[in-house]
Amino acid sequence: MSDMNRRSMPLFSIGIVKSLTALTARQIRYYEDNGLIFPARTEGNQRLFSFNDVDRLLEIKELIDKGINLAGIKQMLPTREKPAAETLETPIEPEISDKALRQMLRQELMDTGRLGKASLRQGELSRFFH
Amino acid sequence: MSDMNRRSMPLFSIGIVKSLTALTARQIRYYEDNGLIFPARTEGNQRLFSFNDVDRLLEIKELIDKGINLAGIKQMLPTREKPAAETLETPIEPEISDKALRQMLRQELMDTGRLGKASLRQGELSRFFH
DNA sequence: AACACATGTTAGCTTAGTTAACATGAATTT
DNA sequence: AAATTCATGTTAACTAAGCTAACATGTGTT
Repeated sequence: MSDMNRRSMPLFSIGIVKSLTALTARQIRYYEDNGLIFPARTEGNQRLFSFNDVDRLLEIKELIDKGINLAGIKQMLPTREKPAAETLETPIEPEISDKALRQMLRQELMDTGRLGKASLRQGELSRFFH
Repeated sequence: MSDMNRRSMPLFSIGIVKSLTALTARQIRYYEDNGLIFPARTEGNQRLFSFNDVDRLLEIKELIDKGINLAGIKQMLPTREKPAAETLETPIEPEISDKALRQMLRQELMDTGRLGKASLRQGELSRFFH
């Protein structure tokens, strides 16, 4: 019953995640090697991160900054993402039209950005634009 | 006064956008060639799409499905993204600590997924996992 | 029949991401 | 103090993903 939603959808390449977190690729991969994070993979084996993953990396970063080592962080951050499994439990999914799926997805995306939070000031996110 | 927010942040590679929209890369590039969409670019010239861009592509897709041609679509969809410019109007940005920026960004990301919408059922999004 | 439109396909090239190995400075252990 | 471990940097060799440009094609238009 994988509760799939937009927070766990693998969307971001490692390059984007580097920008979003200000971590190096080396760090991100190392955290994965050490079981702190479990990004999905593309067919070609490239990492694909979800919002949850990015969020988790930011938490890791904060704890690192506080001087906590990876073992400690691993304790503190409960494994929200399962390290392995599923792949097997794939019940026959009910069909849905592509159009309906598009509509749902579009709605999801629309929601993502509706909240009236103060927008980041110009210049501060310049690292995201090359 | 670019009102920069998470909806206009360039985050997605064309591969992801293909999955999200069920358009082909050829189609997406063609729509760009014809002035319907203006994705950002990485340093290395690869396209990077924002939520706004994805949303716009879904709108384009719907209109295409209705038999409207690109010229018509171009009329109907107001150019929300400016085809060029800015780059010049870059006032000296006030400083902000990296940590504060992280915190803000993290908050933005946290919000993205807070709404209690029904989650998509398993299997329907399987194309997003390879 | 000729043309335009929207998309497919292919080729050649560049950018981005992969693992694995070795390097290193700061802590920790022996 | 020497050896070890931790977290990260750097590099090399390779693969995947993305780029533009060119040519192909089916459908619709003039």
